[in-house]
Amino acid sequence: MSSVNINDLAKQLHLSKSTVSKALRDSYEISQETKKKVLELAQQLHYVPNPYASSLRRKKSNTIGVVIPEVADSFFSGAIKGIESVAREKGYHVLIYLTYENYEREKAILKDFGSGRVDGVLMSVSSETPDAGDVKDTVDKKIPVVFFDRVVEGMNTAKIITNDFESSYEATSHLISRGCKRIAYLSISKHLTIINKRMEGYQKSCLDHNIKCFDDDVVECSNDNESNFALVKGILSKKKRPDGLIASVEKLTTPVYRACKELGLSIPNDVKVICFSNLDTASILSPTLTTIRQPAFEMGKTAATILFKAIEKRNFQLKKEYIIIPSCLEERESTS
Amino acid sequence: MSSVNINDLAKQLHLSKSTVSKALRDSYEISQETKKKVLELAQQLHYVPNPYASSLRRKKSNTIGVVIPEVADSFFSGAIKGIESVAREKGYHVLIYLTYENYEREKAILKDFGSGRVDGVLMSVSSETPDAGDVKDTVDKKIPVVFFDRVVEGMNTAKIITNDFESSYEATSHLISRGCKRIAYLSISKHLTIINKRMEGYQKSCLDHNIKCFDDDVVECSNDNESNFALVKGILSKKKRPDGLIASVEKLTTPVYRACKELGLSIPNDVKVICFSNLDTASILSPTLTTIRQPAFEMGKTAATILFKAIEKRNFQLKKEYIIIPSCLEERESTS
DNA sequence: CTGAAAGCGCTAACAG
DNA sequence: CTGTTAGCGCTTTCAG
Repeated sequence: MSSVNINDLAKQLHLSKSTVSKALRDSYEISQETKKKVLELAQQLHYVPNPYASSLRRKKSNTIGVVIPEVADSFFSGAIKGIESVAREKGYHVLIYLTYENYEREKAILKDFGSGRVDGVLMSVSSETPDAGDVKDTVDKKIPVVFFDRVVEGMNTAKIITNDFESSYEATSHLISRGCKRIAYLSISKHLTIINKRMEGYQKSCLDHNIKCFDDDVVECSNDNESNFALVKGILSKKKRPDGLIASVEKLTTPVYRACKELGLSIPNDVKVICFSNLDTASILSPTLTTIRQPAFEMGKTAATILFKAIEKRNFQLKKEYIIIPSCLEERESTS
Repeated sequence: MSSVNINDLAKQLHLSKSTVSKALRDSYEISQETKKKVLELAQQLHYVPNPYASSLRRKKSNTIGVVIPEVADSFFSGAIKGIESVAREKGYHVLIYLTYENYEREKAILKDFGSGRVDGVLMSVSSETPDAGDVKDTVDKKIPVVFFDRVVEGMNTAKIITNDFESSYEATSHLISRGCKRIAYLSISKHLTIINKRMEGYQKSCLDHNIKCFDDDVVECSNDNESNFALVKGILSKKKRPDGLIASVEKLTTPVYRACKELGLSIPNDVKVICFSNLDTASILSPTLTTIRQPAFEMGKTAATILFKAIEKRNFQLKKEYIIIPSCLEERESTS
């Protein structure tokens, strides 16, 4: 812990704690002279105020919590960058929590936030999180929570999302326009509204274009690469195998490509593939991958900006609102 | 902030604060009965102790700081996972700070850590960080710092690294064994010891195999994708262009592939490429990419484990030591 | 413009 | 086994 504190400064300067405190915070009550002396000594002694003492007194932590399922995903890492950029600007600190899609962990983290550890929360829920329940309880409490990307429906707060339905509709239509007759949708959870929205977009587009969706064309993948690989292989080995594939999350890309390779299926000749992904390497895959790219950085940044609005205004109530930042379809060889 | 505090509990139970406090921490001094009552009420009222009050009193934050240049890099995201896994186990919280290779930011963050905000620091330095100076000052202070991957030489603390020299030597030898006669090394900073170690491994291997390294075969890339792209194109457009390329960091992969594509150069026929990278998609690139894969998760985990050892032992002294976790060469088409 | 005093919520020493 | 007391380092009235 810091060795030099405000008392040390006060003593050395023959001033009172409170004067020093005010000087450090550049209060109008303090003379220029005094301020200067205080600042100089503080610098000289490498004084840094104890944030926890200050938090305790002011009931403000200057810290936000970020709760996400995963970091090794270019959407989330992009969002973190967006969040961090505004947190830094505001002088806030960022606590990060990974849930690994585990609802119990998520609950534990949220419970801890009841302690005043953070002034606000940015959250993208796990795939196991039900729409109601504990999360709702926490959010309805005194601490502002803003959701981004993976939101929970029916919560009275702001949610930053992308146009999941529309972009998925567009992706599906794109596949169809390229000649696909049977398209499979690789889901990852029934709970996640974004994944369901994407699924609905897919289904609607199929319907609109008179393409049949069979029940087993929607496949729920897991969190494990190997079993997803096996799963995808299964789908592509069926008699009436799909000629189009929509992967609802980035991490499904590798299993899909590997499965095709192993089965000797050519992308895009045998199967066309499109993926919800922000991978920088999409453009150098073999073949290059058509993606729906989400505005990760912007979503993180927007979510943080709104959160800080709520934090800074006293008595600010986060309205139930949706902010939609559109994704964009980037066409490449995998659907050509 | 939390509304119910330890006083509320004490009053409702007709006990003293200290009894309640001890009961909550499961002290041997307290009777089972009392503990049970306390725990029950705490649960019922959703009591969560204020961490900052506790920190203030105990001079312990139960928080560590992680300072890294970047999240959107599979090495760092992997390392974060390793770090987070042990922090969670220890009941610690993780503050994350991104420096974006900016030394000034790094200094500011380190200075803030003088406040007692964190009990320890895990750090991978920016590419601008000089070997001596402010970082050294902070580290020599009272708070334990463990470096991982991007370390600073000559600091009296633990450093978790991978075998940069050897793996780079191996990579270079691999290229040579595949017939490369002229190999370029794409660097990213003269300051970073890991990058220099890798360079030395490259140079030594060239020397040992009687391959000439010209001065302009070592190319310092920047932090910007587009200018790196231009730079790589430049190298590959030279009269005597290299037939082998070693990219010292992951983010150089895309520029390299794009440059080859644009110049109509075939990987691996015209140029063989090997990259220090943890990209999951290496195996599905076009062509698949030979990589040197660093043990990101393990390095993060090890660094955190050592840090906690220092934090938990009173009178810790982190010895100056290097822990080396080897990388591994994963051979794929780009060098075939 | 400066200072004295109270207290944020918790823990730890010390009594009982 | 339980309670009293005294702070941790800071900010904030309120008085001068």
